[in-house]
Amino acid sequence: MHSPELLKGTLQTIVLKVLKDHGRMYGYEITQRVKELSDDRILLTEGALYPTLHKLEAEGMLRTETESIGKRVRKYYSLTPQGRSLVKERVSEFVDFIRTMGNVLQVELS
Amino acid sequence: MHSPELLKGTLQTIVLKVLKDHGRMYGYEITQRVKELSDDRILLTEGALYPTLHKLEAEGMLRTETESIGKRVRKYYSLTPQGRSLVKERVSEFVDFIRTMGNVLQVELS
DNA sequence: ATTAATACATAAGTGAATTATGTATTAAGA
DNA sequence: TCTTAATACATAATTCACTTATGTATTAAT
Repeated sequence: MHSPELLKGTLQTIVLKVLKDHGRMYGYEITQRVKELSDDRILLTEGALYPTLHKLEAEGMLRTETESIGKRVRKYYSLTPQGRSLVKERVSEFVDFIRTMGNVLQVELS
Repeated sequence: MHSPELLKGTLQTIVLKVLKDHGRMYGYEITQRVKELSDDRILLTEGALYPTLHKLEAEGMLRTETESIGKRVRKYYSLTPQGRSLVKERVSEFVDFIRTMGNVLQVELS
């Protein structure tokens, strides 16, 4: 894990982009996918993830379908058209931020 | 300005690295340098900067010399040897974070 | 003269996160 | 078979790095 401070403000971006790349996913699946993609460096906590999903849904960025797997319930999330726009915005915002930080810190990224 | 959320957790890194690259600087000068390097995208607020400088000084990462310019007082900060180690750590931590985010978001940084 | 820029400092408030807690099902291991 | 770990959701309490607001004072610009 990195200093978790750096992660602040990136949660929505991560969730949205992973949903865009992978399609329909449920909450727990998102945490696992991010853990995998980040090589165990980013571990999303439930206390942050679920409220974020609820918020994005309330804002019309995500829609949900509930599915029953045996007796267990899963809530699948997917992007709405609005959500699709938001991903682009958030990702390019992040890339721009990184570019700026590269200038300020005088480091080569990648 | 970017979404200021992304900036969270980067303040110490920015201050330390700018001090490393430019040497001895005073607070206001740091804000101006960062503003310049970031092409007006990162505007450090005093309410964040000064407490951070005080904290880093208290931890032995920075030392200060006070200088009088006319009737005005400037507090110059510079890195201690400990501070010099911390810069390296913070910057490589940041670079590592960016690399991870690149993987998660599937974007090319640079 | 008045305003903007320079230069410091600190207290109050915010908000996105962590931590803690709760419920429940399913799989694994002793 | 019993217990623990993993799966799967949810929300309340707390934290803490930041923003906003406020304060003092000097110097430059209009």
